[in-house]
Amino acid sequence: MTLDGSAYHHGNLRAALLAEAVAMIDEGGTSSVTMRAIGRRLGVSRSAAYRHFADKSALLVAVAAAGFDRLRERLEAVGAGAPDAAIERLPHVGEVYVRFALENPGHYRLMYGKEAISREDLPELREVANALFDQLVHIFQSYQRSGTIERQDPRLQAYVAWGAVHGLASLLIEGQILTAVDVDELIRQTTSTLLDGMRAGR
Amino acid sequence: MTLDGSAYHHGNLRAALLAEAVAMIDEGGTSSVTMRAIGRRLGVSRSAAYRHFADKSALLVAVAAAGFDRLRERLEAVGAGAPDAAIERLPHVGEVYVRFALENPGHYRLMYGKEAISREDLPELREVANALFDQLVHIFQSYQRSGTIERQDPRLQAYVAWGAVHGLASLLIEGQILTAVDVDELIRQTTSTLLDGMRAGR
DNA sequence: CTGATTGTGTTGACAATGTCAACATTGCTG
DNA sequence: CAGCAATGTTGACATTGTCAACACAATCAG
Repeated sequence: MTLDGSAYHHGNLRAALLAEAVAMIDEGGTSSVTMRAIGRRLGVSRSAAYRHFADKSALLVAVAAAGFDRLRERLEAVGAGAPDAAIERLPHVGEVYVRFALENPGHYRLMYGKEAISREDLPELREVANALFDQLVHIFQSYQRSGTIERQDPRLQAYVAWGAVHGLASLLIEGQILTAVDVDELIRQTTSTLLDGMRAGR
Repeated sequence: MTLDGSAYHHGNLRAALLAEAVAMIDEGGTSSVTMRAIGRRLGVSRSAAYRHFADKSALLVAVAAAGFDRLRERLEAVGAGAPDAAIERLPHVGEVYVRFALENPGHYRLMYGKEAISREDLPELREVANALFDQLVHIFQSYQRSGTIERQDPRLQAYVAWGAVHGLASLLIEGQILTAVDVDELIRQTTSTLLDGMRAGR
């Protein structure tokens, strides 16, 4: 019974908890994730999770961190073959970013929402988020090297772009953008405004 | 005893609940707002609030709506005397917007976080949020009329700007922006990038 | 192989919370 | 003043996060 699928003793419970939490978030939002419900769904008792996470908040932090990691992987895949300084790089990244948020609204909300978490484990979260940020910085550094955009602290540019894309994703998720507007056009408009606004030569 | 300060019978409880909820959010975040705690603080029983709000969610919706209203008032005050098309209009609005978020992080989070709310009363919320959005649209219409920026659907431009400013505020509040960066410079960078990106004549 | 130790899951219990129903009280209105 | 509607209170209940005590599995010392 050691490696049996239903017996979590030793091994796979931690991973199963994370996966199940993500599934529940997609289905009913973070508020539907309950220590007892997640145990029920995994055929495990209510407090089994406490052997793997200090408390509910710690579990959610881990889920949020996994989300940042998944998002980073997708963004990395965007520029796989293309050169770093390709002008379409930013628009593509922006689109993948917003798409991720729209496809996983609950997960995305959790990633950025301190309310459900509020912990000191935030360092862990910040680390994965920073990895994502570094990707953006690299893009702007490449743009600068190729002379596409103004030379300036690339971190500033990256923050501005991150904010713009994250804000757009957030507004879309929360249903603030309703007036018949094409999402793809909105994304394109955002990234092209950013690029034009940073263009070299004023 | 009709207008007595401690006796809420008839009159001021609803307003007092809203004010106290805002205070509690500022002190300990939305999660610290509890039906029982708010009653305790107002010297009223735990379920007194149910005579004024259908449930806790409805109370939070009202608080969030009040937040949008307060923010809108502040933004209106920005351009009080100045002409609509003044170039400094957008930077000023951006600064006031982000400052509001930084000064009332809990309240701001609630305004945009569906997780703590999740209701069908969202129409009420969307209405006040739309009022705020309309202000932005007006600014861009003025810019277009004065020839400062490219002629285009001003709602698109407003959405892009709203997203950028909201995203920046959100990142700041959630502690995602840490590398020694001056907040004021970040705001200026954001608004000037937006304006330059929309400038007429490419 | 046996026994101990550590890791993992379970059960019982408790306090806090949102909410409802039944009740009490206030204030207005005819 | 009588009655009625609005407002506030108390009792009760189910749900939740969490902890302590317990049970069992796996691994390791001898």
